[in-house]
Amino acid sequence: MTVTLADVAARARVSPATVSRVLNGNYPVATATRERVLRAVDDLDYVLNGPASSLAAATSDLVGVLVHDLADPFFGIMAGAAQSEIGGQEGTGRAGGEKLAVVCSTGGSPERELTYLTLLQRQRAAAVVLTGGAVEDPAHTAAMTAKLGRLAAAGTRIVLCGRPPLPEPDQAVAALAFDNLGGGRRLTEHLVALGHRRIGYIAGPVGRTTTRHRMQGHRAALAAAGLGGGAAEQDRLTVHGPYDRRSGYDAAGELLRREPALTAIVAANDTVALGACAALRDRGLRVPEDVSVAGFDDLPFSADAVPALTTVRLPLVEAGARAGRLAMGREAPPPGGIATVPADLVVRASTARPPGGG
Amino acid sequence: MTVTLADVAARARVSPATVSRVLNGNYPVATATRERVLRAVDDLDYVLNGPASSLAAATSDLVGVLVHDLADPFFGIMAGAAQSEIGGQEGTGRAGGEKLAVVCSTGGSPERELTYLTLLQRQRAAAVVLTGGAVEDPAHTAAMTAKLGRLAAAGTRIVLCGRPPLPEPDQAVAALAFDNLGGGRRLTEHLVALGHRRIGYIAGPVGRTTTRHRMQGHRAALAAAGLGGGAAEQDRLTVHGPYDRRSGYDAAGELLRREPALTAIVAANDTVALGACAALRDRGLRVPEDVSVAGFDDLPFSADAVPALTTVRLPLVEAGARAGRLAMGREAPPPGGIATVPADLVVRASTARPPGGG
DNA sequence: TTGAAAGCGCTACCAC
DNA sequence: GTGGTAGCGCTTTCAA
Repeated sequence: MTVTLADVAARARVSPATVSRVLNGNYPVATATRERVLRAVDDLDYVLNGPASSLAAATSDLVGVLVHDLADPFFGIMAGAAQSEIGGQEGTGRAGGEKLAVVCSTGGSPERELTYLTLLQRQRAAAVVLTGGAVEDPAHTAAMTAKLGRLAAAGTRIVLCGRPPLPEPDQAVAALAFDNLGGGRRLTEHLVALGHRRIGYIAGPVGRTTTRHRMQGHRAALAAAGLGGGAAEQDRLTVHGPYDRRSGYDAAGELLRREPALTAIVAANDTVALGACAALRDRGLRVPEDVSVAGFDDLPFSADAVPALTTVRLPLVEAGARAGRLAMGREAPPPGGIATVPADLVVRASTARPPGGG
Repeated sequence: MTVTLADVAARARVSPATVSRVLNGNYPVATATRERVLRAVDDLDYVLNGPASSLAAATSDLVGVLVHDLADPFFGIMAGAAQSEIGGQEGTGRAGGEKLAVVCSTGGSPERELTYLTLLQRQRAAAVVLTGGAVEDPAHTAAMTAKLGRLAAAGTRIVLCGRPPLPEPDQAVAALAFDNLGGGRRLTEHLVALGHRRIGYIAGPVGRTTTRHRMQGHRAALAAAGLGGGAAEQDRLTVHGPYDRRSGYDAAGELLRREPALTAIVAANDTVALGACAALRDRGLRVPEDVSVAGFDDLPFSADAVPALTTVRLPLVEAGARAGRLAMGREAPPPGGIATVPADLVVRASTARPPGGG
């Protein structure tokens, strides 16, 4: 039925071993022989059997890319960049060393994260890229560390992208950590410098590194300006929620209820910021004249949606691409296996001063 | 080194065959035996070898999902919905029948589309979902038809999502086609009904079904209103470009240059519409008071970015999920293998009348 | 209900 | 440079 490597060998009048060598291009093969084999491949329309190949070679050409949410452009952009490094190799075009990137959406669920890792382990994946913040639960962290250790031991390359290094840094794991803390700090410093004193904070979901680091940066900036105000006050001006528009909308309403004299809102990311802006508009408040809004991530549509939005730019494409290259072993790991990706402030309007003057 | 099924069998004091049966749950196994096997699996931390399994069974648990651009939320949303149907099965948790969705970003390149299909064919994928418009090149269409035919013959399920059926409809291929023509027609009918007479059109990339169908709808509406104006005039008010923001920005500028008295612009999709709006703003024109803008796809951020945007809603989540179920064989194919997904008009502001009154 | 054993198609080692 | 061939780890008849 299906054409096998043996069929190709027969037609080319060579041994299966030679066909394999031609296809993999690992060993020297006489030019004439190679051409005969390639012609036979074309004639028979032969397609390599991946599973058989992976079984024999004890490794597959699959590379897993885990994201929290495919529908979120934050992840789409990173995953797309990683994938084009992984799969964009234009090999021989036939059966060359193309890798297949497997993008898996965990929905932010720890269980599914582990499930996908098991699935990838089962497939003997060549590498795994984990994007986005990590869940900060001791049990889950332990499970992840163990699982990643086993993957690494089996020869799978591990790359963390936009996620801090493992608690026990592993030589086999490369980490590209985003400077979420620094970005959060600079964002709030900027608002404080403009004269804002009552700033609400819409945080991401609890128990995530990203959420915690951005919030730490925010609070550090407040503290440095003498605006800390104690734990109770900080919590009063903080609302947690998922990284979506609706969460931002609801949270902004809640913040205004708790503190009607708010002059600025910092959101966990741009999508949340958009929702917050909508909530403000619906209450007849203008952005940024009445209330300034700041976001995070600088997604492509942010500037259109909120021209005055102040935000933080994370180099998603660059980071994703670098993660892809690390996964392919095509770039040297950073010193110590850890690199920090900068998070730069993007100021879109100088008008974002508090209503009373600043 | 690595734990194999034989190791599990030895520890559970059964044959490898029995372990296999327990893991796959296809054959009856005595409860006591099953439990012994499962305990051994846990004790040894056994993970099934996917390639070996796929080789022996002649099918893998991979499902390919092809998209044009992962960074585009249009595809992210569809792919995410498909993936959660495909991989969200919560099997035994151990080695159950979980499928692994492989999201592949082709960048809109016909070659990469074929390359990915070959890669998936090589992996003996259980199913393939093709999303987004098809490239309308006879050679490519023929190549695709042949390739899909071979995949189908090898037992791979094929699902088209947001793409018209193949020229020679194949029983083995299920198609969920978007009503791009109808959506485009209704959009322009709406503008015409408001009194617009000089309407610019920013089309998608040439040679794509989506581009052509949306444009056909637009032109049909113009013709029905007696505003057709001849081929030359239609071409004068049409500019093609990729589905991104920059393209919309540039195209809007070009359209205004060609026809300064434009009162409305219809864009190929919302992202393009956003760019067009930015271009209008930069020229001191207000949307929609001076120029109305219409988009397509109704992405989540569209309303925030352009509150007055008139657009067309495609049920991306529903379509993606349905495609996922079709790929899993968990939903009966539509009659004739073809279903049309509706495209509904979304009107966000009734103020979008032409400046002169209408 | 369980075991024995024959492959699945390919790779890589060892000869020549 | 090329051929022979022994597995890789699993599934699946066929018997028991």
